[in-house]
Amino acid sequence: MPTARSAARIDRSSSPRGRSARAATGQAAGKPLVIVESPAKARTIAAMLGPDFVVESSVGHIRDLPRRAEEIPKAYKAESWARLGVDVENGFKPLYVVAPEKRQVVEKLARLVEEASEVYLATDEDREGESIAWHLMEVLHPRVPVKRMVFHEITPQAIQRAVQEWRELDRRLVDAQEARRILDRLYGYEVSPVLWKKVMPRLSAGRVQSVATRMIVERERARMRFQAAEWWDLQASLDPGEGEPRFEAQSVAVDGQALASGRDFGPEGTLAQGARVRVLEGPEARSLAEALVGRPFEVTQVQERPLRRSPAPPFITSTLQQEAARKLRFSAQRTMAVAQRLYEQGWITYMRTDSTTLSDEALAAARAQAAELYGPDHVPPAPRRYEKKVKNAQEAHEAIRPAGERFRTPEEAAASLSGDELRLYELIWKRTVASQMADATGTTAQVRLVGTPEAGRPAVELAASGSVITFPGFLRAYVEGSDDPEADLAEREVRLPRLAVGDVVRAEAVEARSHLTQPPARFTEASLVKALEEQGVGRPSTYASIIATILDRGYVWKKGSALVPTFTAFAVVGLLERYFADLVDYGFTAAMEDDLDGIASGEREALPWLTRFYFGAPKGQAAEEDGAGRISALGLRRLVAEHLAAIDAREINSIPIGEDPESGEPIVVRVGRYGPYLQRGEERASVPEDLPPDELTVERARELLAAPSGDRVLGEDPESGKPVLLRSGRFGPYVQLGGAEESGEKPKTASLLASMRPETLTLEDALALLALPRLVGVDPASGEEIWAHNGRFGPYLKRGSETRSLERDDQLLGIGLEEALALFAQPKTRRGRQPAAPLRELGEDPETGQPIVLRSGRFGPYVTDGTTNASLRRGDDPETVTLERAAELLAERRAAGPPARRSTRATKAAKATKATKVTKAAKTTRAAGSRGTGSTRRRASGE
DNA sequence: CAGTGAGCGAGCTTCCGCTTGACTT
Repeated sequence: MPTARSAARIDRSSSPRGRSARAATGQAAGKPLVIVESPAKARTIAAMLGPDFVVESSVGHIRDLPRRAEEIPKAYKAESWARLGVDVENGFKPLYVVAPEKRQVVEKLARLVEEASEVYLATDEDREGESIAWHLMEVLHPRVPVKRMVFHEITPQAIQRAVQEWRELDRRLVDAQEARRILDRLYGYEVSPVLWKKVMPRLSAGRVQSVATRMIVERERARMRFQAAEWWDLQASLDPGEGEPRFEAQSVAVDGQALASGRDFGPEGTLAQGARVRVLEGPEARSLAEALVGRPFEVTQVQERPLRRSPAPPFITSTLQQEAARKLRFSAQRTMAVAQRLYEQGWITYMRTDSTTLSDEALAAARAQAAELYGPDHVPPAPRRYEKKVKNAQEAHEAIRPAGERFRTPEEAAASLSGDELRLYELIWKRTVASQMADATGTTAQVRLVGTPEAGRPAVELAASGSVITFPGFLRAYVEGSDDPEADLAEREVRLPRLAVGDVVRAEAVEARSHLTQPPARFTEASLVKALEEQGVGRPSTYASIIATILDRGYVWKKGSALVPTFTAFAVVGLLERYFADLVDYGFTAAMEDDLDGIASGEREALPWLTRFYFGAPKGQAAEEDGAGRISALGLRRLVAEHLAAIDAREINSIPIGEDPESGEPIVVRVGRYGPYLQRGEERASVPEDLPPDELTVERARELLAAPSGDRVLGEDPESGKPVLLRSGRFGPYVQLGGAEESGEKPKTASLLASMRPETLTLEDALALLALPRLVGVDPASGEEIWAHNGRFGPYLKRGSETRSLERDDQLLGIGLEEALALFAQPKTRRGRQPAAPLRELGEDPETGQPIVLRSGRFGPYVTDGTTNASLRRGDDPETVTLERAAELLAERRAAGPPARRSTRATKAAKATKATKVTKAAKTTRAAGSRGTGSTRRRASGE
């Protein structure tokens, strides 16, 4: 912290080549070192700067907050805030670490800095880039002059200019980045644990992913609310005569009253209130269609308008992903991977950008190419410049375009590129060239016609529209794709015959067409990226990974290209909306960006901003002043603590589906450990994994409850003739003798053994299971029976009130009396029975002299010296772990102290979890409906 | 989500944004 400002000071007196600095430090003559972010960029710039410069890359950020417990330095492990990586009690000071995979990069840079005459920090000119530059300074602390160098386009002129026009590091921009980073960490690492405790372990929440998930869930909810409605219209094929071609027209009004069409139905699928339209129904439509065939229609109106369309701006990351999805059917990830290869091979400019700006070089190249290929008349007199339209754009780069001062055409590219790369390059090339071409012009025509069936019946008004492009302009190079196929059709050129008011045409054929209103479409990767960008959520470098994250967490799955939310997502979004509404507000990021701009411009400071977010607004200060009302009133920390006590997990994990129309009982989906299941009173049924939530209607739920889909009939019990079913339950798969509907007696059930798989289970296996418990024999000493049971913890023997666990599944069916007696003869402890042989003996601990062995335990492999045990960590391989490593782990474990005295906080949390589980279990067995109160839970967890 | 009896090495999961690695034959 203290060195930040002074280290960032830049020696203005030194010449660009740093001669004076060398003299001052007495260093050998070296070359200036330029550090950029990307290796590919380093290569390009190195070529432009020539041999007098050394150019190297940082490969992105070099330091960050520790990601996992493993990355927290030992010295900080005991700190109360270590888990967050931010000392929230002391000015939100971040703990930065160099990630293991970045060590090599940092070492290399450090070597180069030592040899350099001066250092140019040439990372991107945005918050993140400025921050990377600052971290480089902090980590490398060069003893030679340091200059901040910036450029927004990679052309020889721009680079040369940037070398001359360097500036100082902007600490405020760095502060803004750091504030952003800390807020995201606090949000993610405070809220995710709430989900672990209330919904499922390993889930996550974050400023970006939670909003993305919420959008997808809200869309699904809208689909669930949607009521499909039917409407009809007429399509007439009209013959103008005199050899002119026929044309098509659609009904728009009957008897002077406008007819409803798709767009008159709102998002709920119902007609907007007060809509003055009439819904044409089937019988009337059919009767009209029939009666209109062969009838004359008179042209009542002809409207011609000039048509002008302009090209779309050049690609930025989000639009590239959208168009590659529409036109090439690429996923966001595939698009970015292909673009990365094109960029690295020098075909295109940088692919992670939010700027539509083209460099002068690019403007000239695009215009020259357009003129050459399509003629000078297809290029406007002045270059087109596109205004920034992206919310929170940082605009550190150019738009995505073909690289170089002369674009290589797709034909030229085909010599070296193929497949995905060629296709994406062609897309980028077309879009770039088209963006500098002239508008397309033409005319559109709207024609109205009126005709009547036989006398006494109402008049029917038809409409036809056509459009003619007279000058294609940019359309010759590129047409933007659309998510809406109907809109796409409408874009097509349609020619109408020359018509004038008063002309009469004849209806050759009239068809009555039925339409169903469609629910709002699910998000695709491309439309989600578009929606996120519109809200300013996420950055070009993260769009693809946001989708990967929500897929990975099990919030969303892909059905074709559609993103379908899971019921887990419903539970999580429901929790967040209800208890952390401000955090999942769609405007949260935009408000945050405004604040960060304030920090970057010096209007506000990061510390009070973070304090307010985390600890709440100072007393007396109106909390509603900023967007995050409730958060700022209480502060995130207290909010989380409060909610941990108050949130009823059972309620959060219940998603209401509706009421059973027969019994009036509510039907809910509950998110359980084994996935979602339906519940109606005491009845339960699994929800198929591939069932989209909007298809789980009350009717469908009733069907599933009537015949739980997970069930499989294995066969018939030869003795009783009853069916043997394979089912899935709370404790995993089990078999059942007899159907559930058999009145009165409870059907006999038995869990599968650990070694059995439901997919391959046979009737024989099932019958053997149902025959359990098995009488092994009678103890000759006491006369007591010995039974083999299959229990919660696996197979075991029971003699009176005594039990012994069995080692293997097959003993359950095969163990004899003698062997059983031998087991009972041994004491009950695991050690007494048959201590599993150690996996490996590692040798003697150099510190204590105790032998260390590697064992396999419940939680995986661990090492022990007989008194202290330590689990292997991530990255430790049981096959190859050394004595030294084992001794180190044990020493760490001993240093942490005995379990009772260690981290009171963690222990308390563990106890609380246990207590909660007990209450939960008790609650479940109690009559349904008597929900635990907050005070009960508090007592339980306060224990 | 069915219902069936232990005692015992805990420690970790998670955020958003920058950027590409890759120990061998």
